[in-house]
Parts: sequence; C-alpha cells; structure tokens
Amino acid sequence: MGVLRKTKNLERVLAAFADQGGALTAKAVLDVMPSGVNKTTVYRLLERLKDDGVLHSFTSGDGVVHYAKCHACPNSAHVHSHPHFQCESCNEVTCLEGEFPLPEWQGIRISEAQIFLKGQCTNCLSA
Amino acid sequence: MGVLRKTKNLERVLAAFADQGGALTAKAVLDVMPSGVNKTTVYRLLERLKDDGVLHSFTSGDGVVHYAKCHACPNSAHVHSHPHFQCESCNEVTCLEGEFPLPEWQGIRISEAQIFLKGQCTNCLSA
DNA sequence: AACCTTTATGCAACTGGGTTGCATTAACTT
DNA sequence: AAGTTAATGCAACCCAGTTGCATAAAGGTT
Repeated sequence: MGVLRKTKNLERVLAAFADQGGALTAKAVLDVMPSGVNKTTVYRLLERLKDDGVLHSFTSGDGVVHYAKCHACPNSAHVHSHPHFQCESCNEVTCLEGEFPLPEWQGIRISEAQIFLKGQCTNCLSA
Repeated sequence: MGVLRKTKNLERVLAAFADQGGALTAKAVLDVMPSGVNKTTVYRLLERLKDDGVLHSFTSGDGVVHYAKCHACPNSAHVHSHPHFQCESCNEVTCLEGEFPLPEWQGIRISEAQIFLKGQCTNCLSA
C-alpha cells in the first residue's frame, strides 16, 4: 500500500487538510471538492492516506469519523492515543498535541485510549 | 417523559441489562428479544430508559452506540464522564466506576470528556 | 366487564454514512 | 505512442438508526 499516483483529487484532498489545521469528516472533504467528484473517491483517498500515515482517523463523541494530519508520527507504529477536542461554539475539531497519560485501573490492563474532549477553544473563549 | 407502562418488552429489556453488568448495543438487545419484536421498539425503549436515567449511552471507539445501566446517577445531572472499557479478547464492554480526572490543557476550557479504553479485562488476564 | 383514552408496537419506507463490483478513464513506464 | 496499472464514477448495496402512520395493548373509569 502506498500513495501511488499524484492525481488532481489527491492534491485537492491534501490541500483541504493543509488549509486548516483541524480535523475533517469525509463529508466535509467531499464538500470542498469540485462538484462531480464521487464520494467513493473521497473515501478511498482518505483510506489510502491513512494507510500511508499521512492522515489518521478517530471517532468523535457522536460516532462520526474524523480525519486529521499526522504530525509527529513515524510512518510505522501509529499509536494516536492523543486526545481530540471539539469546540462546542465553533464545532471545530482539532488534535491536541502530546500523548495522553494512560490511566491506571484496578485489575485490568489498558493498551489503548480514545479520548474525545469537548469545551471552548482559545478563539471562542476570547471572543 | 417517563416510563409509563410496564410492558412485556420493557421488562425484557431491563432483564437483559440485569443479567449481566456490561454494556449492550441496540442490536445485542434486539437479539435477546423474542423473535417478532421490531427493532424500532427496541430503539424506542432504549431511548426512553435513557430519558428516565435508567440507562446511559456512549459511543465505543468504532462508532457503535452502547447502552449501560446507570449506577450512581441521580436522575438529574447526568455527567457520565466515567471511562468505558472494552476487552480486546472477549469484546465485553463495561463501565469503569469512578469519574475520570479531566485533564488540563493550555488555552482551552474542557467541559466534557468521553473516554474509551481498550485492553484486557480481569477474566481474560487470568485465563 | 365494557369502555375510553393514551401509550406502545409493528410495519414500511426512508436517511446517512460508508462499502463493493465493475466498467471506464487517467497516470506513469518503456 | 503504446501498454500497464491505478484511480475514478456509477449504481447498487449494507448497516444503524429514524419517521409517519395505523393498529394493538395498558391502564383508568364507570
């Protein structure tokens, strides 16, 4: 698996993620594509970029899948236990940098954590 | 909104949650209902029990909605920021008791956290 | 018990996110 | 320029969940 061909659509998807630092849903990506681009294409591009370690995906609290650029990710060993955050005012979804300290719990062994936080982002707090 | 009538189906749903302490998906509940019971009925019962504070719901890492009994919940003010846990061996999903310490983060205000943990449960660790 | 009102249920159709198979088009190789 | 292989569009499909409506069942009243 790998990014094989630099197509117009691939560049457009990458541009969508470059334009703003946040996370996007497949629908949001489709919306910024030129009309005529099929949703299947978008899903396949997102999947491919995920396989390549360019994007990672996570599920927000309400079950919607979001995609975001991988910053400090070695192409292998994707852990992504870092938290994701949604502002309740502007609805923007972002990745919070830094790994989350895995909590300790009695009697179980935790290997993975998916943390989704909600609140007010910096912009909306100062507005 | 409130539980209004004690129907057979309502009792069966409650029995399903009483039988085992874990969390169940709507599909799992439907599967333990007698055949002939409609999925719409199950969804409506789950929704109603949620409104009444008998159950709460949360989304697992892969976007599937789970329902579980509320233990130490005053009927109002449902916070449910406690973590949920799925065993990667037996796939059982449970609520971990106790509130999760909300992390601090630079520049944002966090009001809600959805924590979904994966790992090995007590049973599977000792097996 | 018979009646009435209101809620609960079944059904069918629909929505939304996502996937699959297949034929066609566009990238890259030589 | 041709040939190979990947990318795309399309239509159909899957799955979880929802909605409107007609019917059945609870529970209260007499």
